[in-house]
Amino acid sequence: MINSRFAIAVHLLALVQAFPDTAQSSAELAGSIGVNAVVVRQVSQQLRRAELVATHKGKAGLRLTRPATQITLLDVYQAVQTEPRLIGLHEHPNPACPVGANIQAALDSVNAQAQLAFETQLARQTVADVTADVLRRAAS
Amino acid sequence: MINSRFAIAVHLLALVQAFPDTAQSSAELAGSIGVNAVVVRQVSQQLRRAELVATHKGKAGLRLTRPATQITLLDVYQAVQTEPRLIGLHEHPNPACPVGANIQAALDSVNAQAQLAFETQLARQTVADVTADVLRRAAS
DNA sequence: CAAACGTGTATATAAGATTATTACAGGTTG
DNA sequence: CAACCTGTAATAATCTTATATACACGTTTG
Repeated sequence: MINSRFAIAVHLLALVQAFPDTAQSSAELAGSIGVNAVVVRQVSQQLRRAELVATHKGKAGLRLTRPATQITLLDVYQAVQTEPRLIGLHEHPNPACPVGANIQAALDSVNAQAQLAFETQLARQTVADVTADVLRRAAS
Repeated sequence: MINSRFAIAVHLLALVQAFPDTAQSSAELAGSIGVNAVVVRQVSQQLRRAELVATHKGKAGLRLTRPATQITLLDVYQAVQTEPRLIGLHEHPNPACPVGANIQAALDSVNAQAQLAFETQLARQTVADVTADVLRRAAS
């Protein structure tokens, strides 16, 4: 399972988009997300390094660097994901066995295809889509 | 990242298919896979419960219950996967916030779509494809 | 300028998941 | 029956993830 930082990042971006005129501090964001404020600041930094948001030291609030309709969930995923592969390998296959010597290369190919399908689907959805979905649910 | 049991299961099945006439004990399989024999027996059990292989208590060796061309990697994935979702959620969003109250439902939808794409791609490949790929690499 | 508040970041710690290892009851085989 | 095997529990070692504490330093406002 992919760790919760992706979910936290999406939640964070939805808050920023939903309340664009309110500078929300990490403590306030943490209150809605339900995690420690330090975690919010760490995720904010990952988003900033990916140039999805701008932050300013000492000042509360994040700003999207481009419209939410142009930030895909793949952008967010790649911003927070440290682990490059989706399917984990076992580490010590026996190189003296013809299967053991080549299974990792074969699994790499399997992973590349499955991961591409996964990421392509994420690229089809934007932060704006998620925010709209959340607000639609909130209204009904 | 998905844990290594899927990779171990695929390795195991490739060994069974590649050497169909040799009854391989869990210790021998463990030698090629590079993990403890108990892990091999645990994965074997998961594959048996999913009815992908037949085993017999006290007797070495696994047998595929159907041709490897009819065992997809999705079958294998679902046999060993205990965690049903691919994208993890954060656990305590604030229900008093309109975003916090609805983010999980929105992320569930995101997960369902991405996971479907991932699983559909796994369903397109079979154990036989992987074994053939491994043996092709071993020959060249 | 000083007090209050904020970010960015390191470090420590706790909690949880994963893997390895040991152990053993009981089936199988020659 | 002796040697080997599976199925399974239990424990321990290891890795990952999340939380908490702390603080240097930027910002704002009276």
